[in-house]
Order: sequence, then structure tokens, then C-alpha cells
Amino acid sequence: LSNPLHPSPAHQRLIRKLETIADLTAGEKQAVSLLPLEIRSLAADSDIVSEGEVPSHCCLIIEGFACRYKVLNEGQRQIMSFHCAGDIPDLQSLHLPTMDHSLGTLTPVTAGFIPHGAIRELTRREPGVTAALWRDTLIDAAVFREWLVGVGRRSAHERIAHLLCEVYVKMRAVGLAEEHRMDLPLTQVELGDALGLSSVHVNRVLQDLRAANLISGRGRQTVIEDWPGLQHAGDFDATYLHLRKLAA
Amino acid sequence: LSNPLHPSPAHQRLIRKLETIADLTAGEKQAVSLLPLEIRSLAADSDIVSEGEVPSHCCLIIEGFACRYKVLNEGQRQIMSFHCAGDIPDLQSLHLPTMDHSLGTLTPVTAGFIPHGAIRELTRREPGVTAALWRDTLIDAAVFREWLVGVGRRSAHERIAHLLCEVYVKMRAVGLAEEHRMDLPLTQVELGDALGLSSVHVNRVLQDLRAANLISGRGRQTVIEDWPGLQHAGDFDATYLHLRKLAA
DNA sequence: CGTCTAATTGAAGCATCTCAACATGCGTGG
DNA sequence: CCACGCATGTTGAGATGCTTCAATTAGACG
Repeated sequence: LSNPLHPSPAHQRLIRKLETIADLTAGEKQAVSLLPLEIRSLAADSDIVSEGEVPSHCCLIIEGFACRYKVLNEGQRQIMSFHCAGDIPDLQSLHLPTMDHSLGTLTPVTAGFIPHGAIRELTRREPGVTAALWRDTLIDAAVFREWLVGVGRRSAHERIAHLLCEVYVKMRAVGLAEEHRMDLPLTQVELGDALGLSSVHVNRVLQDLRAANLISGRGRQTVIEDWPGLQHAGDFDATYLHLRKLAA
Repeated sequence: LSNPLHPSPAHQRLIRKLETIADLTAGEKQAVSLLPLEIRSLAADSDIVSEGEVPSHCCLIIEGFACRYKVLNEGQRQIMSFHCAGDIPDLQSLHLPTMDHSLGTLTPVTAGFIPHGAIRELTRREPGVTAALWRDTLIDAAVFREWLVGVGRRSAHERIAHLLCEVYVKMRAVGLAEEHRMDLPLTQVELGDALGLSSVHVNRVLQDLRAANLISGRGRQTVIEDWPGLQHAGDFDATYLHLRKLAA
């Protein structure tokens, strides 16, 4: 347990994230900062929870990147969401006991595991926190819908530009990105698995976006050279992220 | 308001749906059956709520079919979910005030509009109902994820077979389908818009599925001739629907 | 420095799209 | 009850965005 007057960095991350999507009272924030966390370090490319499991904890990402994914019988992978510090990607396990997908790390991750019981207790006492957590899962769903629109109806160029916009806005909201600059630890294979594209095609499209002067930077460091242009290229409108205030 | 001892057919539909995903006590069911409903009839192909609006009610489908969708700037449409009697497709508006997508009818629909205030009141008093509703929105999200996997990584044949399996299992669960037979009021254009395919291709694939003796029946009446075969063709596993008991 | 992962490039193939015509069926009004 | 009209389904042919395979280069790290 942590001291509510001086929340641990992990709790601060969680509170900061929740504040991007909901308006919490001081009492609610304090209640959140009392959540028990069992902190653990995880290697890159390892599963946090696997499809079929029935977890007894939720996982708060404290540092690093994770993703939710499914693997099909032919070995193809579909990544369904990316998650960074402050996210609780398996919050749904509170009400959907058995995992219908896997949660894995993309980088080394430090995570805080919160017993389901503690969250249930919290929701029993704090309706405002319940609403915020429910809202968080609803925003997840909104992002799934937007990705669905992308893979269903958008071109590869639009999809990639859109994803870059989304990740940037989300990271900026929780203070993980500087202005028009972010550390994006995604390989082109991972981008392809998220967007329903081959890594070869992702590569070529990224080159196009760089050639069009929309983005620059190789590898993890990504610079957005033309923010309006990138949004336009990706047909991006941040409404679906339902943030309380948007990054410029 | 309705008599809790004799819930209206509309309330019965809702309760029946909730019972497919959660275990409700008699008291909880009674509380649900006291929800005020403003019943209205809607024409086919009309919007119930449109993207950008800030609804003050949630919409319970009592009869007919509806879908959630987005329209892109080039006029392309992506359908993100189908809904039948018992569903509350815009339940998320309770915590995400502005609609990031539209909800429209596919057939003539009779719908019951429930004031947000009444649902909020209900959730304040009945934690079990809150959990059931939250769970419902989480299952929605699980279905979005599965569709995402479909459009991202599955072939047209798999996608169509998968969708038929999903709709059948959901309709069977709430008593809207007979064994291996259902009334599916979807045009091939609508199927295409849901699956990220052209209607031309949907047509050809449906012919293949009929030729392979997996399904039969023209137009709305759809018969599943080979249920194991169809599930196999669609790589279908109902786990993600998180139903309390599955249809055979 | 060698090793391993990730990024890049080229070439050939194909699943699906687009366009455009035609068929079918069904509701409606004459 | 028939004839028209419109939505839906069906078919063919040509175009294409993306994939696959396979090889090469670049970059990071001990």
C-alpha cells in the first residue's frame, strides 16, 4: 500500500491517465492511490496474460509498451491495441473472466498487478471511479471501432498515418511525448500486424510518408514534420478518443 | 412505467438479453423492468442517433435490426456491429456523451428510449445491474476485436462464414432463431460494408458457401446446412461472445 | 568486429475491386 | 390482376493494391 498523500510514481501514472478521460475528485484520486500494486518487471516480447487464462489481477503498465493481440491458426497475428504507461489493458477481465485474447509486451515493461478484489472494492465505494474505469473500457471500444474502420475501408497510407496520429495524441495526453516528437518502439512487423498489412508494405508506405515530408526520424524516434498534413493524410479526427482536452 | 410482476414485452426482451450474459437476481430483474421506456417506431434505413450528437436517452431495440456505422469522406461506409431485439447499442452514450459513430436501422424498428437519468439511477441502486451493463459493453468491445481480426487477417470466405456463425449464435441465445435457421435481413451491400468487402465479392463468396453445402436459402431466410463445417470455414470460436450458455 | 534483428529493395502473383451490364423479385398503382 | 419500377442479386472482364518470396543492406550491441 502507498501513502495517499505521496502516491507512488506508479499510482501517479494511473491517476494521470484517468484524469485525461475523467474528472476525479481529490477523494477519488486518494482512493485510487491506495490500490495495492504488486510490481514486476517483464522482458520484451513476453505474454502478460494469454488467451484462455482466467486472471485474478489487472495489469497496470508503469513503463514500456504492451499490446493486445490474437494469433490465428495459420500463425498470422492481429494486434488490436497498443498500450503505454498508465493504461490497464486487461481491465475487462474484471467482468469478462476468461481472456479472449492475449496481452503481451513490446518492450521491457514494468507492470503493477492489482487484485480484482481490490478494484471491486474500490468500485463499491467510489461510483466516480467506477464511472471513470467504465469510461476507460468504453474508450477502448471506441478505438477498436476506429481501427475496424481503418482496416475495413482505409488505404494502407491512410491507416498508417491514422495510427501515427492516434498514438501521438494518446502519448501526448499522458505526457509521454514532446511536441510533434515521440519515442515509438514499434517495428514495421508490429505495425503491419496492427494494421492488417505486410511489413514489406508498411516499409514502402512509411517511405512515402517521409518523402511527402509528413514524418521523419528513423527507428523509434519519430518526428511529425507536418501535423495538419499527417492528420489529413490519415483522415484523423480525435473525437473518438474522448479525451478531456486534446493536444495541439 | 410497467408493472414489475408483469413486465412489458419490451422489458422482457431486455431482461432475456441480459440473462444471456449475466446472472440477475429477481430483485435486479424487477428493477430493470421498472425502467421507463418511450416506445417509438422507426422506418428502415433511418438514423436512430447520428455521429456528433449528444443523446439524452439510450435506445433499446424491441423489434427489427439496427447497426452502428461510420461514413468516410469518400462516401464509403463501415458497419461496426449488428443489433437485434434486446440490445442497447448506444449504451456507451451513458459515459461517452458525444456519439463517435451513427446508429441506424436496417429494417423497420420498434425501439424503447430510456432516459440516461433512469439508467444512472438504476446503476446507483443495483450494483449487479451495473455489472451486467458494463459487461454488455465489454462484450461489445470483444466483438469489435473479433471483427478487427477478421478484416485484418481473414480471407473473405472466412469473414463471411464467421459473421454468419456469430449472428446465428447471438440470435439463438436470445430466442430469435430456430435451430440452424434464421431470418437475416441483411443485403449483400450491408454485409460488404460490415466485412470490408465489395457487394460483388460478397455475392460470389456466398455462392461458394452455398455450393459447398454450408448454407442455403435465398434472401432473408438463411439455413445453416452444415454447422460444424461453417464454424470451421469461419475459424469460429464463440468464446469471445462470453455467453452464459452456448447454442448447440 | 561479428552477430542478430530490423529495414529495405525487387519481382511476380493473386485476392479483391471497379465498372458495367443484365436478371430477378417484389410492392404498388392503374 | 397485370405492368411497371426500383431495389437487390448475379455475372463478366479488366485493373490494382497489396502480398509473398527472396535477397540485400543497415543498424545496434556485446
